[in-house]
Amino acid sequence: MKINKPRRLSLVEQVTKEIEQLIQQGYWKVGDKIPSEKVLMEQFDVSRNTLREAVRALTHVGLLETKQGSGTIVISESMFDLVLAKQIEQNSIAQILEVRLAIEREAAFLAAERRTETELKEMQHLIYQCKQALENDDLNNFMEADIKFHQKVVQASQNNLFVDLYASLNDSLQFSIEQIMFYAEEKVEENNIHHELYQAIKNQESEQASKLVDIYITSWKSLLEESSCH
Amino acid sequence: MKINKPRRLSLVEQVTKEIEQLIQQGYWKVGDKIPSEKVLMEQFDVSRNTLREAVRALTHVGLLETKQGSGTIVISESMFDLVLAKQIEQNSIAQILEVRLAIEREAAFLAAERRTETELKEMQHLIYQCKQALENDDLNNFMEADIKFHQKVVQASQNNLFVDLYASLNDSLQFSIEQIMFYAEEKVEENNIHHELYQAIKNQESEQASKLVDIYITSWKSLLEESSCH
DNA sequence: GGTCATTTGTTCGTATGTATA
DNA sequence: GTATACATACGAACAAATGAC
Repeated sequence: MKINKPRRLSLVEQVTKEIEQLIQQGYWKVGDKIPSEKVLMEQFDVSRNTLREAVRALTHVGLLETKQGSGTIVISESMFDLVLAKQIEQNSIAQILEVRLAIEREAAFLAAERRTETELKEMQHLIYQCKQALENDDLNNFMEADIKFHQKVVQASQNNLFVDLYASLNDSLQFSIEQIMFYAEEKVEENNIHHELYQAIKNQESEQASKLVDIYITSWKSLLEESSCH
Repeated sequence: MKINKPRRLSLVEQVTKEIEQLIQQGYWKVGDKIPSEKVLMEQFDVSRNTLREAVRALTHVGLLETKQGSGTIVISESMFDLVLAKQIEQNSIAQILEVRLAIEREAAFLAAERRTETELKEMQHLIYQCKQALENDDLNNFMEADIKFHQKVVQASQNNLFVDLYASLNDSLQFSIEQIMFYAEEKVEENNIHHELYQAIKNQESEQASKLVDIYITSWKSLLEESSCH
């Protein structure tokens, strides 16, 4: 889909884009209060109405939130997450897991071909964190490291689209994974898959990496089905 | 008990939401021209500036397009396509193909398990259309039927998220596929994959369906690499 | 509790440019 | 060319919410 854009950007569009970039570049971070309309008017050298329309556009898509008498704060740094999350909400957990499997399996395959030494070291460290959290029976820390490990695998595919899609899916899945974890007793087996997957990626065994992810997510899926029977 | 402030929706937000709903409910369809600002001002009982801010918010996200001296037309009914397309634009064709492979392969696997009789018949018809288009050397019709066939396969997975993601990816890929097609001489081979894939899905051979999609897209990918060398 | 400056919300008016009929 | 309708931008005014003193 190619969007027509022969005309030059309007003032509002320019300001909107600039603010969007300032947010994405981290100049204004999530939770921050951005300057008042008065200050921004001078900074961008536009009228109040022009500035307000730009801010309004960004509040509508969910990047900003305005509070009368108080100010305007940043509530998200990318529209992609928001829209995808909204779309994902309409689907069942089982369907999301199917998409997650599709993405993570292919990403693991590519990661085995393209991973860097740095990424391998980071994976190893995350596996260690998982192990330690398990020994301390600290489920929260385990889940955090677990998710980070899988994100690292996807990142090692060197494909930004995989990374973005996977991140958005994961956000939506996280709460549901907690539920599933409740029924999961065989945590050690999970940890073994971590190490096996790491070995496959390290040794550049693409097919093996794919297969391991398949096993990993299929086990989640069956856990989900069991838990829904109760 | 502290009750959250019932932050009432601003006038602009109300109007924005109403227009958005009218579009999504199909009251105003894609391509339609919506009433003039004057009419809408009366209909929603708001000032011109308020209405304009609402329209502006929707043009910014890409649902509406305003044309000077003419009016405002609806150009899309969901933000999802637009945002995803924007995200995809930032990635290379090779990366998009990798995501497409991930989605279509898994979808084919599931389609083999879940396809309905109706979907099988529709696939058969689309294969016939592809064949006919090839005999008439009609590339445009071939591509149209080809895309529809693969969409039908994804649809047969009975997973809406796959369908949505695949549709958005396809829109972005379509123009690039045309380029690749230019270098593709072995069209007959393509058609054979159609029929083989259909047979696998019909006979519920999931693994075989996956494998065929893999072969299919890998061949696209190598064509792409060849063409980029010229 | 009340006052007051600040900040955003809402509306109107004006001016100029541009595309369409 | 003219008239109409929309696009774009600026300025001003008052309302309403907030926070600090």
